[in-house]
Amino acid sequence: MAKAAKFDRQDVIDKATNLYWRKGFHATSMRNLQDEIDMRPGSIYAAFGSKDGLFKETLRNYTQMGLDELQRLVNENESAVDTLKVFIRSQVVETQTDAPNGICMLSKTLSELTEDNQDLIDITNGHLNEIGEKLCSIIEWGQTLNEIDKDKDAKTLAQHLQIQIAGLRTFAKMTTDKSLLEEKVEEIFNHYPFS
Amino acid sequence: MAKAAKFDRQDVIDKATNLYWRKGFHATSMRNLQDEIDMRPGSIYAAFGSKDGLFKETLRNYTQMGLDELQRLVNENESAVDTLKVFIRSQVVETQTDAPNGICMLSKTLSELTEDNQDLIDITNGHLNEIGEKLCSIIEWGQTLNEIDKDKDAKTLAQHLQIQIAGLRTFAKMTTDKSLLEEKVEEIFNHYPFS
DNA sequence: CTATATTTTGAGCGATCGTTCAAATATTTA
DNA sequence: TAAATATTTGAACGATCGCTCAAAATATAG
Repeated sequence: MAKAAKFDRQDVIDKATNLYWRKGFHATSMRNLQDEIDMRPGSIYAAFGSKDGLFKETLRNYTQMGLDELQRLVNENESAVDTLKVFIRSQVVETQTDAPNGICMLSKTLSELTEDNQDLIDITNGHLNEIGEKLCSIIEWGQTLNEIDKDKDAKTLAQHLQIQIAGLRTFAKMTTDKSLLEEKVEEIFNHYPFS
Repeated sequence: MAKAAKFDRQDVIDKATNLYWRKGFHATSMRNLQDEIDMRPGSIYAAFGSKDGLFKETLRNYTQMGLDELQRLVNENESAVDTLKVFIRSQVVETQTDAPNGICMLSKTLSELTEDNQDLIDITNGHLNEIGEKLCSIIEWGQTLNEIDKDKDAKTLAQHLQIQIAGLRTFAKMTTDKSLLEEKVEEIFNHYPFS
């Protein structure tokens, strides 16, 4: 036995997630990260291997936060549509001001990176698909509750939601009007393909 | 009188636009630009002032291309809805593979930048609003043609379109299925708020 | 306390960043 | 052709990039 690492790994990953989410992969330097997580380069590289390696951990962390929030909302709500509505409101309206970045970290990453980092793109797409599958399962739950038309394809509806979320989070960069965003979230479920 | 500049300014801006659009502001280095546009640093700085200055010119160029394409489609079509549909299809489906980047350069810029470049953010938002106003005018044209419900607010409909475009272009990074994208573009106009 | 095992530190590597500017080159006018 | 007025060139600046590694610090086992 010998010395155990002093730093709190989850705390470090959380802080790195917030910085990467806010500034993006390229604009975040290792020195920025050193300051943010209060570790010296040697420790960071011993723990995470590289800038890419740490980024991959933050992508996973970010995705897990979303999946966990979805599961929490499923547990707390008796309505699938309410669950989805609350989730989308938090993703679109609350993150506009209360998160490191209004844009989804995964969308932002897909938008930023090129084939020079194909591995990161592939990982990011995998994570977006995971979230899509979770949304899909909630939609299927709504179908069993008769809140959502059983004739509709759940996967297609989940795609629709992810498109609306991405569109609205981009739109949230163009306006400061939160009530307008609220309205547009509400409208998703008041019209086709949900009503 | 004296020596006139040899380079074709519009050609240089076009090439710079493509590179910035593909790689983003931060990941595009001045040396990348030097190679792409075949100019030496001194000439670039004499002509454009700085990396930011050249980027601003490319943002304007990109926006003007969009506005010009919209006007061209207006001239060529007798239907406002067809005009919008063709435009959105080109923005969502064709750019997925045939453009430097599937994501709108303006959305990508808003997604990438932080308050460290607030001036670029403001300019980008201004340009997105210009495009929104152009879409709005086409929607109003469609209302006079009785293609679009006159009771609907044209500006709100234009916002809806920009949200759908942003959402679909993000979704286009998650799938390679062009016919799926085509479907989803078509659906925009087959349902609320357009039908 | 000593020996062992592991982590932490931070100076510094070579590469690249955005940018500058004196010198070289090219074009026009007289 | 000579003088005047531009543009073009590219070496090089200081700063920062991602990253390495020998040395110092620290915790545990015996």
